[in-house]
Amino acid sequence: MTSLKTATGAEDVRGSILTASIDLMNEGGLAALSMREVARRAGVSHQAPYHYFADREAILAELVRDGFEKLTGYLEDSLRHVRGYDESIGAMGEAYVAFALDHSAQFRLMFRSEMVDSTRHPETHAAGERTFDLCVKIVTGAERHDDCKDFTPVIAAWSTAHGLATLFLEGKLTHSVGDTRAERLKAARAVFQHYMPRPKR
Amino acid sequence: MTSLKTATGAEDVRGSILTASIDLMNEGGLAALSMREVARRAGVSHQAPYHYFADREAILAELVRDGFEKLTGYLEDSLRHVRGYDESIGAMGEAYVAFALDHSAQFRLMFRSEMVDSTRHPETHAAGERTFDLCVKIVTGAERHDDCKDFTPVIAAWSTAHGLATLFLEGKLTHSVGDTRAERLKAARAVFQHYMPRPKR
DNA sequence: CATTTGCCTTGACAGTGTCAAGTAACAATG
DNA sequence: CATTGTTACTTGACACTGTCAAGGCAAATG
Repeated sequence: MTSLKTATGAEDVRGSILTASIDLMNEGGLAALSMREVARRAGVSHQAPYHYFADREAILAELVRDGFEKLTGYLEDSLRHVRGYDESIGAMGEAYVAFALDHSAQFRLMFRSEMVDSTRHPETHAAGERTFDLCVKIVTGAERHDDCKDFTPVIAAWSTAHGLATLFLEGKLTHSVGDTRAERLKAARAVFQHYMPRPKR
Repeated sequence: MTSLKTATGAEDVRGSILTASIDLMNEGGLAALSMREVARRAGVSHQAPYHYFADREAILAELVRDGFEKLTGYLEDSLRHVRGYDESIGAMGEAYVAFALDHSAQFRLMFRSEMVDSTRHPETHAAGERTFDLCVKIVTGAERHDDCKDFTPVIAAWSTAHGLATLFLEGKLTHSVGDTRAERLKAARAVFQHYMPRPKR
């Protein structure tokens, strides 16, 4: 179920490296995520991670992949008790923001292409594609993004959700909203209710 | 006119430190922006910057301030040859994205609160406030953000523009848009034309 | 003339990511 | 059984980073 395999035996060290990475990220943000501190946490030497990962970026790519899978989970869950287009879009926007608030460091990492170039990490890239496909499906009804003709409504919805999430995390909306999770999700819902992207017919 | 004072004489070193910082940022992104490389570029010792700035963050804060002033300039210019609410919103969105594309590293820096905590740098914070006030004015007509009752339309417009800019920069819209400046600005305009935030009356 | 101040330099320290080499355990092969 | 190779690490070193500490040196000030 969990997306980061923490198998026993041979994969033990690899698993503890990844869990240590996530813990560090959650505790002290991206700045706290150093290879050597990860190794210390995992109880191995500072070079052990390089046996499983080519470099720092490879570890980060794994965290990004995990992040996209979590995000997809958030989006899918939000659609479970929802009917109709308007409710779906609203739920999706709220779920996107909720994920960003709940996993802020990981969310930031997912959208820092200078740190992780997804095209160089196929599985990470694929996880991102799956999330994107889900968004396309919710907004336009197309099953895959290849079947979608006009991306404008998808871009509009995604941009709004992403901008909202980012501005919350970076503390740029403190005038207008307040900083509790509940207030922020309420504001997100309000935005999506008023400015619902809708595919042109 | 330029917002980074590069005065002569005593302020010479301070000025060259800042211009070196901007150059490095534009050439190699935020990763290339190290204190020591900046000092090397400015032709001074690695500790000289500390005479003018408390720490690395203080230099970055200055770059953020400069960025917000540039952004305000972009927004103001875009309003110059525009009439009516719809055109203003569209122009603002396009200008916001244009700024992000033209000064990508600086734009990223402006929205990395972990790197620069604006509240600890009054002038930087004030510059950000001025940009925000301009957005509020365009969207709601209120002169300052204190006079604004419902921020929802402002948040919606800003989030959309910011999300769009961010997703472009991080290469997440390559399926849908293409990577030239012209294509991206066209897409931005399309989004804003279709999903125009409009204050509720 | 003596002292302070402004402006900058050199030196050092702990931390980083990563290349290079070494080591101990174990499997495969002659 | 002896040898070889592979796996899973460890230890050591290097260049680089931001920043603290101390010093130098010219101009201004008393």
